[in-house]
Amino acid sequence: MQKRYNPKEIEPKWQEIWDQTGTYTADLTSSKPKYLAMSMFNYPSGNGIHIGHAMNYTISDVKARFKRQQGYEAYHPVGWDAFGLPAENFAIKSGVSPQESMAKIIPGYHKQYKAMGWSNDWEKEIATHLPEYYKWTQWIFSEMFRHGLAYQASRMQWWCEKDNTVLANEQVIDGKCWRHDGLDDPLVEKKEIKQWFFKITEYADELLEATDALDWTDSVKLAQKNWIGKSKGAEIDFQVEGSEEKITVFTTRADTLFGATFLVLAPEHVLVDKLTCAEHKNEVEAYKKESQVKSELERQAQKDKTGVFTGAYAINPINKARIPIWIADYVLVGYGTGAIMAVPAHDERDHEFAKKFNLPIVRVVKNQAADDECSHEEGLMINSAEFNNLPSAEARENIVAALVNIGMASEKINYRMNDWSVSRQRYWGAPIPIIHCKKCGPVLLPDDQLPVIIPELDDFAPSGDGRSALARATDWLKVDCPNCGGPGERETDTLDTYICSSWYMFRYIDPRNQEKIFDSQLVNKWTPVDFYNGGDHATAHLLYARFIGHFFNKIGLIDNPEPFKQMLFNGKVTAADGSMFSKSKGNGVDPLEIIDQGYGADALRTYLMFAAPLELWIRWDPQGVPGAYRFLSRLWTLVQEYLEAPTTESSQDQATELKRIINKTTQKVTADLENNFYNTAIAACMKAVNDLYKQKAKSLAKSSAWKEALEAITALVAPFAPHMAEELWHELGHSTTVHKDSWPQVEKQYLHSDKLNIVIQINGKLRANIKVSSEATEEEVLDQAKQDSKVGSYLKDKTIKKTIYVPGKIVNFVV
RNA sequence: GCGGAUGUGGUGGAAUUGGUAGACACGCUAGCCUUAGGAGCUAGUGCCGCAAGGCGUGAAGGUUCAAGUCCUUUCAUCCGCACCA
Repeated sequence: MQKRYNPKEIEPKWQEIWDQTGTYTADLTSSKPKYLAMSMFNYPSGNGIHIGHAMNYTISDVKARFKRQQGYEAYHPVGWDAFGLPAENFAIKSGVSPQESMAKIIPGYHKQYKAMGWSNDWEKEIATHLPEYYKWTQWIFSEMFRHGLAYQASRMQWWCEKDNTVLANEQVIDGKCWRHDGLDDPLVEKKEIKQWFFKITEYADELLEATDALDWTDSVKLAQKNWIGKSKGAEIDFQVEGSEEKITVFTTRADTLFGATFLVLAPEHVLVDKLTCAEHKNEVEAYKKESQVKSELERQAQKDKTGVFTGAYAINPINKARIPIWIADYVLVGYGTGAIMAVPAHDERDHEFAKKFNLPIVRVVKNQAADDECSHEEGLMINSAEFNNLPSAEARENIVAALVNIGMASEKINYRMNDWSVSRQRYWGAPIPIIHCKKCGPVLLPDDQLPVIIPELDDFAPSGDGRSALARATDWLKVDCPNCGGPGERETDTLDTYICSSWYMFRYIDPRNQEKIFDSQLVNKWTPVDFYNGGDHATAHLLYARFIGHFFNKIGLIDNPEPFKQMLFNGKVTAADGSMFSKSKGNGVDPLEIIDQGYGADALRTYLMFAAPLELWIRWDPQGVPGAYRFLSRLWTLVQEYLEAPTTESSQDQATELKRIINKTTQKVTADLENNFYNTAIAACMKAVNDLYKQKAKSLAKSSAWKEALEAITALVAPFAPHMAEELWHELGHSTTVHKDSWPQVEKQYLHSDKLNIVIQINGKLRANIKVSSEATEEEVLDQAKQDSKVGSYLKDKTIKKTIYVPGKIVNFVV
C-alpha cells in the first residue's frame, strides 16, 4: 500500500530531527568553502510572520540549501531587530516592559520559522535588545566618537507629535511620520533639538565610488547613488553692495553666470537679517515666519513661487552687474550654501520666479530652445563677453578659473546626503554611552563600563521635555564624570535602531564573543555576505551598513569594506486585486494557516518561488499553492511506485533517456539557482517530472537507472521542498541527509542527443521540421531539407537565391 | 518635472549572441479510472479558418534571409526621487 504525500506528517518529523542533529549548524571553522546567505532580519511584533516574510526568508533559505548541497559550509543565520517604537508604544499602552514582551514574542517566531522549514542556525541566534549585543552597538558609538565621527549639534529636526520624537529625513514620507501616515495623522513639524550625528558625509565619496562594482539589483544601486546625490560645481562669492558681507552661492552651471540677474537666499539663511533694509523689514519678517510654520508638504504642494525682496543688492563678480537679493522658500537652507544665483533664462524655477516678480531674464546659452523659452540645455555662450562662442563646459571651467584667480570662487562638490542623525528620545534603544559633566562637557564612558544597561521602569512614555523616559530613572541617571570625578548625568538619548541593523551581519559570525565585537579573522573568512536579500530599505539601511563596513575597514577590524557581495531586492506579495495585505483590511494570508490546511510548508515555499521572478511583485493566487502541491505529490507518487516496482534492470535505451532527462535538468537548475532564476529552476524540475512520467508509461523498474534518476530529481527539488526531499531521500535508501553534499554532477555526454531537430524556413517562414544526425555535414542537412516533401512543394518552379544554415538549428531558403 | 524600468494567450509567466514565440503552471475542454477525493491519469487549449493556410509579443515605421529581441517615433502602466541650484 502506497503512502500518500502527507506534509502534516513528514514536515514536523524532519524539523524535529534536523533540530536534534544540528543539520543546519554551521561550522565556522570548517575547511569547506563557506557560503553566507541571509535575508534582512525581522522585527518581532505580536502578529507573527506574514506572507512577505515567508517570501524573503525562503529566498535566502533556498540559496543556502543549494550551496550546502553543493558541498559548501553554508550558514543561514537568524536574529531579531528587537529595538524600536512598536514595542515601546505597546509598553506605554500596556505597562508591560518591552524586555518582557520580547521574551514572550520571540519564542513564537522560533516555532514559525521552523514550521517554514528554514535552515537557520539557531545556535548562533542574536537579538539586538540583549545587553550582550547592544554592548557592542554602544561600542561602535564610542569608536565613532574616538575617531571624531560622532558629534553633537543643534538642528532643526523633524518632530512627530504623536510619538514625541525626532524623525530622520527618511522617516518622513509625504510630509508625515512614516508610522503615522494615515489621512487623519498630522503633518510633521520642525523643532530645534540637540542631536548626535555620525559623519557619514565624510564617507560619501568612497561609498559612491564603490557602488558601481557591487553585484546588487540595479535599482538599489541607483537609489544609493541618488541618495548620496553628488554634484560637482563651484561656490561663487557675490559682494553685497555697500557692505563687507559676501554671499556665497553653489552652482553647477557657472557658465551661466552672466545670466544671473538676481540672488535668492533661503528664508533661514544667516545673512537675511543683516541684509534686509529697514523699509523691507516687516515684509521679510512676515515671510520668514510664514515659511517656518509651513510644512514640507505644503511647500511641495504649492505650485506658485513665493518670495520677498530684501532691498539689498549684490555685485555679480564676473560683470559687476548690480543685482537684487531676494528670499524665497524654494531655496533650501540645508543644501549647498542655502543661497543661489538665479539664472531665469536657463533654470525653470528661477524662470518661474522671475516671471512672477518681473525680474530681468538674460539669455547666455544658445541652444535648441526658442528665444523666449527657458532651457537648461547646454550650447554656445552668448552675451558673455570674452567667453562668447565657447561651449558651456569650457566656459564653465574658464569662468570658474577666472574667479578663482581673484579669490571669488572655488570648485566645490556637494552631496544631497546629510550626516546621520543617530540619537532618539526614546526608551527602547541602546543608551548612548556618554556622561554629561558641567565641567568637562560630554565625556565618553570608558569601554570597561559597557554595556550601559537600560534601566527597568514602570512608565515608558517620553518624559515630555523632549527627553526619553530614561530621564525619569534618577538613580541610573546620576553618575560621576569619568574625567574629573565630579557629578554628571547620563545621556538620555538612545541610538537609532538603524545602527543595530547596520552591523549585525558581522556579529552573526561571532555572536557570543564577550571580549571583542567579533574576531576579525573569523569575520574576514566569512564576510562579505555572499547573498543578501530583502524587499525594503533600498537606501537607508543598506547605505548605513556600508558606511559601518567602510568604517570598520578603516579602523582595521575587517579587510573588505563592503559587507554585502550580492544583494537581491526582491518583490513582495500583494492581495489578488493588487492591493497591499493589511491587518486592517483583514485580507492577510497567514503562512501557517496554509501549512496547517494540509498543503504544507514545502508547497507554500515552492509556490512562492515559482510564481514569478524574484524581483517581481506577485499577486496572491489561491490556486497557486494547490498547484505546487500537485507537482510535489506527483514526484512523491513516482517514488512510491518505484519502490513497489519489480527489481530488474532497465533497457539501455531507457537508461540513456533517463540520464538525458536528469542531466539536462541538473544543468538548468544549477545555473538558474546560481543566477537567482528560481521560477525557471522549478519549471525545469516540473518538466523533468513530466518527462519521467512518460518514461514510467514505457516501463518502471527498481533499476539502478531509475534509482539514480529519482535520487537526482529529489536532490534538485530539495532546496524548495526540503521535508519531502528528505523523506524520499531516505526512502531511496540513504541514511544521511539530502541537505548536504547531495547535488548531482552534470555528465556532459548526456546533454545532447544524437538526433538534432532542424527547422526549415522558406523566406523566413517556418515550413518544415527535419531530424538529422548530430554528425551530419551542412551539405547532408541541406540535401535532406530539400528532399522533404513539404519543402519540395515550396521550392517547385523556384530558384534558390540564397541559403542560410545555422548549424544544428535552422535552414532558410530564400527564393 | 527628473530618473529607472515594464508592456507577450483567459491568468502568472518562458524564450543564450537576432534563429521553431507562448516553456512551466493556473484556468478551461474532453476522455479514462476509482478506494467518489481538496482526487488521480491521458489528451487538447494564442487568434481566425472545416482545411490548406493566414494573422499574431502595447501602436506605427525601419534594418535583416530572419525581429519579442536591434534602431526611430509614439502610447500606456508601474516604481524611485522630488524646488538639491
